[in-house]
Amino acid sequence: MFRFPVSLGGSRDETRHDQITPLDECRVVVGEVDFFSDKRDRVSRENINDDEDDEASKVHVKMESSRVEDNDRSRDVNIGLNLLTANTGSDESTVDDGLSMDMEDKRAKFENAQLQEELKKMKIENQRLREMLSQATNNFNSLQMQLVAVMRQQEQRNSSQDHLLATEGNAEGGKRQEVQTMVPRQFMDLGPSSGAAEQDAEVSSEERTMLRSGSPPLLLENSNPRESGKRLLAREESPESESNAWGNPNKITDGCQWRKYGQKMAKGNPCPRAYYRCTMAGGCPVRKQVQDRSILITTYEGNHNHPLPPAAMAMASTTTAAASMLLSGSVSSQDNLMNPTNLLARAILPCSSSMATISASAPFPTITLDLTNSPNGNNPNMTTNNPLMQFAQRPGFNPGVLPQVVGQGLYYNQQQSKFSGLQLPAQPLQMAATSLMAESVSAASAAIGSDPNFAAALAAAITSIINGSSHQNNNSNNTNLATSNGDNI
DNA sequence: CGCATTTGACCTGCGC
DNA sequence: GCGCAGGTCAAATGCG
Repeated sequence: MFRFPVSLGGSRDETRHDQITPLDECRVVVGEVDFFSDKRDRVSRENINDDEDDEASKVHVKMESSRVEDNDRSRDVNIGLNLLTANTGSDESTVDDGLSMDMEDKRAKFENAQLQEELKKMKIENQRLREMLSQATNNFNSLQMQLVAVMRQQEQRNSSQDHLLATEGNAEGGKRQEVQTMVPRQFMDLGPSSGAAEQDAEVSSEERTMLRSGSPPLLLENSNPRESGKRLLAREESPESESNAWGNPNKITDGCQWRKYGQKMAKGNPCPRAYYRCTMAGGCPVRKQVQDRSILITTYEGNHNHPLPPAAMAMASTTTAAASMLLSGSVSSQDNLMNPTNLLARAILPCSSSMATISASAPFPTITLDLTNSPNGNNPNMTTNNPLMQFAQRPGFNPGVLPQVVGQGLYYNQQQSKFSGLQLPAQPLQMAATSLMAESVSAASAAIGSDPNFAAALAAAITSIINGSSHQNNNSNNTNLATSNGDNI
């Protein structure tokens, strides 16, 4: 039996045993542990004791045993029965294969631990991101709810003073009630614009216009302008409501009442530019220009000499908030959306509040540049009522930044050298900057309106941004350039 | 009939 | 100074 393995094969051990020399014995005893020999020795002791080769094995085992005894007898026993486990973790191991496996095992365990650690970190990070997302969503919802509440409050407060609403009579009382329940509706009504000036007559009553300008519902109603329009239609029982706010820029699309006083064909622009004057109060100097085609461009200029209706306030608030978000890239969940100052302070554009209105509400991306607030802030009502106004008057804001930003887009269009060539000082006087902005906005309006492709591209870009951040609109107090894509929807 | 829109004329600013 | 373009005015028109 002993020879059996030898004849089979010739393993190095057997060969060595066959040719063992005194030198080899020493080497084996000191430098190696021949467990196979040990095992074989036990077998031979149990079965065959007269084999010559067993002597060598016996010697070998004995010497090894004596060596081990010097260190650890119990370990000696374990080594004989369990190769791997006996040597694992032992610095005294002298078996090459065992050592490499041990190292391999150690490395594997280490890597495993590392991976688990990494996984744990990723889980933590993932949870943190989820919390941030949840917080941002909550903030957004909270903002919207508060906006609705504020609008309702102000509408109730102003309803008795609002001569426009007062003219509606008792018969409209029910509808007025409905208005309050539909507060955030305006942005949903932003249907495709198609000939701003030509579709004026669709809103026949002030009540209806107020209804339309009602407010920004965005999340509260269907995002499909047509569907929402039909829904509104059903409530109002009027076929005219098929048209939307954007189709009636002269009316109350932004919460104010406007009267068209002129229309002009702009050079290089296939679509006419309409001029509107605020008629909510006698002598109100605020005017706006509307250029409509694939993109509706609205430019406001001047200061209202009367309190703004809730819808206008709401629009201003939402547009400004959205603008700040857009311009600042992203907003941390820590940010308080109800604090425009905080928000805007984080914005890339220090002046975002002063001019911004990138309204990407639902399917209609809108850029609004509001020039209605003078640099001096000579409208106490606006200033005190609208936090946006307050921010607009903060020192250090740079009204020239937005036109520069927009100007880059227009430069791409290569149709407005005037705009692309615009250069503004780093800290211009607000008056000068506002003037420049107005010019820039005009140029931008012409450029955007004159190029359907660019308009579509701009709309798509804005929509993309908005969709990605789930944010809505903005406004500002200084300049309101609104562009809304009406072709794509 | 009253109000809002339309539209042509006029005014103003800017560039050449 | 002239021409052009943008902006405004106001009479005409349409609609409820």
